[in-house]
Parts: sequence; C-alpha cells; structure tokens
Amino acid sequence: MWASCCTHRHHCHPLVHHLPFFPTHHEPPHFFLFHCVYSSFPRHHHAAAAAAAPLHSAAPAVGSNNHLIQSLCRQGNLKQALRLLAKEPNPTQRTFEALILSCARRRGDDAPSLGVAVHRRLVDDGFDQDPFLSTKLIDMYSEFGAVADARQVFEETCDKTIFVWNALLRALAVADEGEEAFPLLRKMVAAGTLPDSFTYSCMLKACVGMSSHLALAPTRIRELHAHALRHGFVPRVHVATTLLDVYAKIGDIAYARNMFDDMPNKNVVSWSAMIGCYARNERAFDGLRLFQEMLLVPAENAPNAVTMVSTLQACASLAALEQGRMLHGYLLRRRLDVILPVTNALIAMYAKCGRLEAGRRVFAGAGGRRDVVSWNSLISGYGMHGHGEDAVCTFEDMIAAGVRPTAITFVALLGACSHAGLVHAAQQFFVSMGRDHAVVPRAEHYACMVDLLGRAGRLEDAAAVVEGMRIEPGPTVWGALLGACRIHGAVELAERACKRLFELEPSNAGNYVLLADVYAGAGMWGEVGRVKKLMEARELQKLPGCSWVEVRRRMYAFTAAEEAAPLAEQLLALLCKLVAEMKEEGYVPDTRFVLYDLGQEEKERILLGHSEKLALAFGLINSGAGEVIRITKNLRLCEDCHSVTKFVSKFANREILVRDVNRFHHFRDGRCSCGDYW
DNA sequence: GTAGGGTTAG
Repeated sequence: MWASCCTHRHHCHPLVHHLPFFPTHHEPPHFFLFHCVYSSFPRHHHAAAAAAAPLHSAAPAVGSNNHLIQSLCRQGNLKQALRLLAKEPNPTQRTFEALILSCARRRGDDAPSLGVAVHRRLVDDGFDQDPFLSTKLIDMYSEFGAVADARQVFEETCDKTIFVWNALLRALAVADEGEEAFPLLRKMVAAGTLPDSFTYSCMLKACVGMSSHLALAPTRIRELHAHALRHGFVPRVHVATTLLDVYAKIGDIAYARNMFDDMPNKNVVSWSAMIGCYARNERAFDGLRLFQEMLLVPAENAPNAVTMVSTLQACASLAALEQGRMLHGYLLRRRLDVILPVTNALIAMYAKCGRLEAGRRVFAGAGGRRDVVSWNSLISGYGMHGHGEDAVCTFEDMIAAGVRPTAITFVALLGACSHAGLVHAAQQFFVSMGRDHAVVPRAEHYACMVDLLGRAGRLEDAAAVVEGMRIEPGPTVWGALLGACRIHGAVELAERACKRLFELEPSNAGNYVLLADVYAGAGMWGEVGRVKKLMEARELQKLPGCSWVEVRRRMYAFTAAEEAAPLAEQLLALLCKLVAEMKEEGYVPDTRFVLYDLGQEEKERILLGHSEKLALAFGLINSGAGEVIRITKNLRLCEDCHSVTKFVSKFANREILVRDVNRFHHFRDGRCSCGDYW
C-alpha cells in the first residue's frame, strides 16, 4: 500500500514516512496548502443536467399516436405507451426506437417480456431488417443479459452496418463472453467492414470481460493496442482512455500511467479513470495526489461525480478523515452531493474513516433518494464498528421500506453479526436469505458463516459448514476456517485448510503466515521453520505490517521497528516505560505468535516494535489530551497490540480508534468495543 | 443513431 510514499524514503526519516497529501519537499504547512488549493477550486457549475433528449423530427401521419407514444416512453410510462401502440396502425422507426429504449431502461421484472412484445410488433410491421432498430434491439437484449437473443437479432439482420457489429461486440464484452468477440471481429473484417474507434473500445473491454480466459487478456490487449496504433486510433481520447482503463484492470498500473501521461488531450474521464485505477489498486495516496493535480487543470475538466466517487474511495482506504471532510465541502459547493453514487461513497467514506455518525447523517439526509447501496453502506458501517444490533435494525428498516436486499446486503449483514458475535441471528439470516429474499448464498456468505462460528469457538460447526456447502469452497471459505484455527490453536484442521489453500492460491503469503502462527502457538518450531522455508522457496514475503496515524492534517506511517533510529528510540522508550507500568497492573506480553524461537525478553522486544504500537506512541506524544487518536493498520490487529492499547487507553485516559483490515476497535477506559472478539 | 471512468462487501 505504501509503495507510493516509500518513493520518498530517501528523503524521509527511515521509520517515519511522512505522508503529506502533496508530497513535495520544501512545501508550506499543509493547512495552508489545503486552503490554497481548495479556494482555487473552479467556481463555475458544470452544465448540471444534460439537456433533455431532442425531439425526433420524423413526421408521423396527422392524427397518429406516434408523438404521444414517444413522449410517454421518455417519461417512463411504458405501459401506457404500449396500450397506445396497440391502437396505432402505423408506428414509425422513431416510435420503435423510443419503445426499445424505454424497455431497456425499465427497472422491473417485466422489462424483458415487454421488450419481446415490442420486438414482435416491430417484426409484424416489417422493421426487422432495419439496421438502426437492430442496433437498439441488440443493446436492449444486452441490457437484459440475453446475449443469445442479441445474437439472433444480429444474425437475422442482413444489412450489417458498423453500428450493428459494434453493438454485438459490446454485448459480448458486457456479458463476460469477451472471447467470442475475437472470431466476430475476424468475420467483420472478412465481410469487408473496417473497425472504427468504437470497435476498438468494445474489443478492449471484451479483453477484460472474459473471466474464463483472463490469462489471455494482457496479450490480447497489447495486440489490439498495436493494431490501434498502426491505424491511427490511439490519439482518440475514448480509445486512449479505454486502453488506460484496461491496462489498469489487468494490474499494469505503471503502463496505465504511461498511457495517461502520453495523452495530449486528457479530459475528465481520463483523469477519473486514472484516479480510479489508483484507488482500486492500493495506491490511494497517488490517487489523492492526482486529484489535487486535477484541480489545477482547466475548468472544463473539473472533477465530476465519477471522479469524486473514486477520490472518496481513496480517502476511505487511507482513513484520511480530514481530506475526506474537505472533499465533502467541495461536493456541497459543486452540488455533487445529491448524486446517489456520490452520497453512497460518502457514507462509506465516513464509516471507514471512523465517523460512523457522520455517515449516518449523510444517509439520513438522502431521505427518499436512498437505494439499496445506501442501505448496504450503512449496514456495513455498523458492522465494521461492531454495532451488530444496529446493523440488524437497519436491515429490518430496509425491508420495511420495501427495498429488496442483494447478495452484498447479506455479506454486510452476516459480517456485522460476525463482528458482534450474533451467532443465532446470523444463522437465521443465512436461512432466510434464500427462502425469503431469493438471494442464493455465494462463497462469501459461507465464508461469513465459517468466520462467525469459528470466532464463537464452534470450530467443528464451522468445519461442518464447509463440508456441507452446495458449491465448491473457494479460498475465502478455507481462509476463514484457517483464521478460526489460528484463534483456537487447531493444528490439524489448519493443516487441512492449508492443503487446499496452497493449491488454490499458492502465492498468497498470508495463508503461510497464518499456518506458521498456528504452529508457533503450539510451540512446533520445526514446523514453523518448514513453513518459512516453503515461503522462501516460493519467493513469498510476509506483507509488512504498516500503521498510520493522522496528526494535525498530516499522515505519519510506521513499519515495524527493526533497527535503531532516533525517533523509533524515542517511541520505544515511551513504550518501555508504559509496559513496565502496565506489567504491574497485570499486563502479560502475548508472545504466542512471534515467529522466532527466541527467549522471552527478545520476543517482547519484537512485540514492542510492532507498527501499531509505534503509531500509538507517536499519536500520544503529538496530540492534545482530549483528542481521539485514530490509527489505521493494513493487517489484522495482533493480540498483544490489542491488549497494550486497552491498557494505554486507561493509563493515558485517551480514546483510541484503531481500524484494522477487518473492523474498528474503539478503545476507552481499558476496554475495547470488540469485546476482545475479533 | 453507438463509446471511455463510478456507488455497497470480500
């Protein structure tokens, strides 16, 4: 995650990587810099709402219903439009277009059948060979996920214009049948139709939309890229942006950035694609930096709702609360806060930055605009803060409000139950999801149940869930079981889970570390060594622990202290002093999972250098008495750090909020909100 | 008459 900040390693203190949001050296204090940049935000408002679709100029016969049908379609009154259609002897091409678009846009179970009805009528009226309408029909069927129907329309259209070809290519890409697009492209060229820039965009998207042949994607993308270069399509901003995005989606972030830097005519979409790429690839810091750069470009490229969603995600993943609040201010000024995906990303951002209450207020402010994603965001927010009962109540409110839950709702809900230890409730929801809500349990849901039962100490029940699964247990499920084994020191079961995990995801270092933890906890040092050797042989490295803390609008990141450094010494000295006092109060260092066969004292020394403790000590020294210390960690919080933080919250009389990779821990007065159950 | 970036979980 910190690859970006570490590019500054040579300029920074070896242990404290400053994480300013604008990491130039010799920079002014951040407070001023923020102000300076934020006050220079473009003040103009974008052409807020797109102009209404122009009225079609085709002139139907006087007295016909065509205009009225088209108008009803635009208003979304499809049923009424269809009733009029039945009475209309001469529907025009424009009328059918309006009807098809209206069906495609319609949200509701009846949309496909209405679409088929329109299609039938169109055939009856002799429009089945109209390539314009074929294109629209292909798009419509694609929207319904009915690729076979889209293909049939395509096959039956004799006059295959480039629009018709592109529509089917697009449909295949969207339907994750991208591999089918390649033979189709060859057929198209053989039939004498040359690809245009739309074709390139569709084909490139098809490369990432072929999950079964994803390994082929990089080669295919490079081939298309070369082809597009030879034919002069890369300077087109749409093609270049698609290239940027697909390189990002196959994980080639450096190349995506190359594309971005080489684009002479970047627009909002190009900027958003690049920021989004960083936000989703653990380069949130670079994403925020790019956003700041974007604010300095000409106003016609000012950030829009899509840009803001990605930027909010970047803030959320860093837990950069102050930055997030400034983004919120910017959204309000630009009136972007009323756009639902932005609202939803804002709810999630506040929850992930530790301000659940602010997220809840945003949710409340959304009133009637809420959708299922807003509810999911709030439920998961309650979950990650350990408020299981609030999550359950929110779910019930959602059902009462008539919002249909999705698979994600249940991931969030079951996760919330897991964090709060609500075993019985979770079991009931698990049964009810399929029975009452028609949501088929997926691997993630089983993983939640395994995790939940495992944490509750019901390891055998957790294993039974895995055995009884109706689908093949994937790495998430086995991983959850392995996590449970670590908590309960179940060596044999851990070995069984790892046997599968090492086959399923041989390069995931985390699994090896968990297994080593289990062995270390059981004192099986020979086995610990064996796991370490296996990791070495496979060239895997444990993801280094990293914690960061925001102090006075600036981020400070810490990795584990392994070598003497002036600041680390200062922090370690403070920790030593605290630990000595804590020991008198009954603190016993938890050295079970130190993966070195060392003496007690050396193990304790290693524990003391954990990144979270350094961040904690730094926060204690550098913040005022009443301030909450907010720490974020890239891994799960270790048992010893957890118990030390509890002590410190009491000793120093401070509230400490720690976000680990799974959830929040709210420490106050010697206790943690997780109830030692995480 | 087509298109490129996005919301929640893991």
